[in-house]
Amino acid sequence: MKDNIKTFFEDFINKKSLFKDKKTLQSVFMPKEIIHRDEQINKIAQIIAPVLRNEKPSNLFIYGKTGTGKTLSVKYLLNNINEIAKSKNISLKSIYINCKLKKVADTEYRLVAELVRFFGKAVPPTGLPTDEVYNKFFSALDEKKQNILLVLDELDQLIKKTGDEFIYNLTRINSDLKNSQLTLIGISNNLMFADNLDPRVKSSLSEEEIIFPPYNALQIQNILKERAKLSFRKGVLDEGVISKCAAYAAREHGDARRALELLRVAGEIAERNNMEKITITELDEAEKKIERDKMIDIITTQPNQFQVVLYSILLNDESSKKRNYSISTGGLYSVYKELCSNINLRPLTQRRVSDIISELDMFGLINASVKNKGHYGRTREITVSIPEPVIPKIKNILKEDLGL
DNA sequence: CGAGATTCATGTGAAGTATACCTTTAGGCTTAA
DNA sequence: AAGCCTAAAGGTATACTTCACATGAATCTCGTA
Repeated sequence: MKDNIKTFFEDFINKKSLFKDKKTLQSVFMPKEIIHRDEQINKIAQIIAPVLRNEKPSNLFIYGKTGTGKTLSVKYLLNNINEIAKSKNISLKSIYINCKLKKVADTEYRLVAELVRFFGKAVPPTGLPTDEVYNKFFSALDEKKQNILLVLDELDQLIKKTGDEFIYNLTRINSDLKNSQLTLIGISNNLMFADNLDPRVKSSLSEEEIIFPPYNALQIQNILKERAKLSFRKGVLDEGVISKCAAYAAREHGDARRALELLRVAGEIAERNNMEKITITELDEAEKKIERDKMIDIITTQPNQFQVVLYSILLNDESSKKRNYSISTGGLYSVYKELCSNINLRPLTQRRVSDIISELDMFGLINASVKNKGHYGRTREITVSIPEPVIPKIKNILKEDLGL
């Protein structure tokens, strides 16, 4: 046994990897050039360029579905403009914050707290008045003369949760600042999202708007080819892998991030199986694995109560499929309560469970839509959107996590 | 037979509560002059 | 007298509960043909 392991490690070192540089396929990787996004990048560059002359640029709002290069393009521009500013000694600070990160920036307080931390000052996780945190941010900003570019990624998520007032607060800050100027760049996945905004907020936030259209299959192919050149050794990609990969992604509204991930995971699978080449088979396998890993990741990071609710749904789902009726909130709640008493957990109220169901819906784990069923009242009809083959595994994970 | 009233089971908004955490303040103790 | 520590007081954000009202199609009611 011992020797086995030893030889395994030795082989591992000697084995030639399929990858030349795996980093280049990861989503944080910043390529030297971004292809098929010249138009958008130029537009954004024109809009934010005035900071270099110490003028206040217009606030900017960027729309586009996931994997259309929004985040990448903005980060790319920030990097470049920072470099220029540094070399010409212009005081410019750019902040990038993803509003979706739980426990980091998913409420107004936490967002502003995070901003203050960016300036190197500590803020407690709770306890301070929100106004106070604004003041801290304000004084940190105005400490010296500087221009700030504030990028809020996935802004729609935060606004959906906490309302749009904080945007107004942030845009208004400018009129009180003496030394500095704050420019907001909002990024949203949801095209319709600005329609529900307070008109004041809308007009101040989207002084300029830019839309990132989805990539088509051909463009994704080009992107994949570029990256594949960097990441894989020559000749390890089987004929047709890239075009199949692009086709997959194009089917999903041209999500390039997903395509790259698919390619990377396919490579990892091939490597683990000691293969010389990556073929379409690995690609198919990769698609399943990604889906599964993503779900498992979401589920394991959820709080306990969420897991119990989800487990109840899965239990209900089983019997509902047999008998062909859909899951209702009431039925779900009784199962949930029983489950809670089994594992010695204080059950939450139905009101709260209802909210949790909505949140699980937002994660895409389940599908819950409100249905009025006449005399049979009103309820959510819940269906599970976890792919069939993954469900047993997820059940086991939940069982273990909950100590069942 | 059909228009309007009723009903059901839960959605949903608003306000209240518990908890965990923060700052400020006041009192008590120590220290140094 | 000044400095330091501690505990109590007073305040906040967040997750959750409580209360109360909103929903809207199936079903019922009752007047009419």
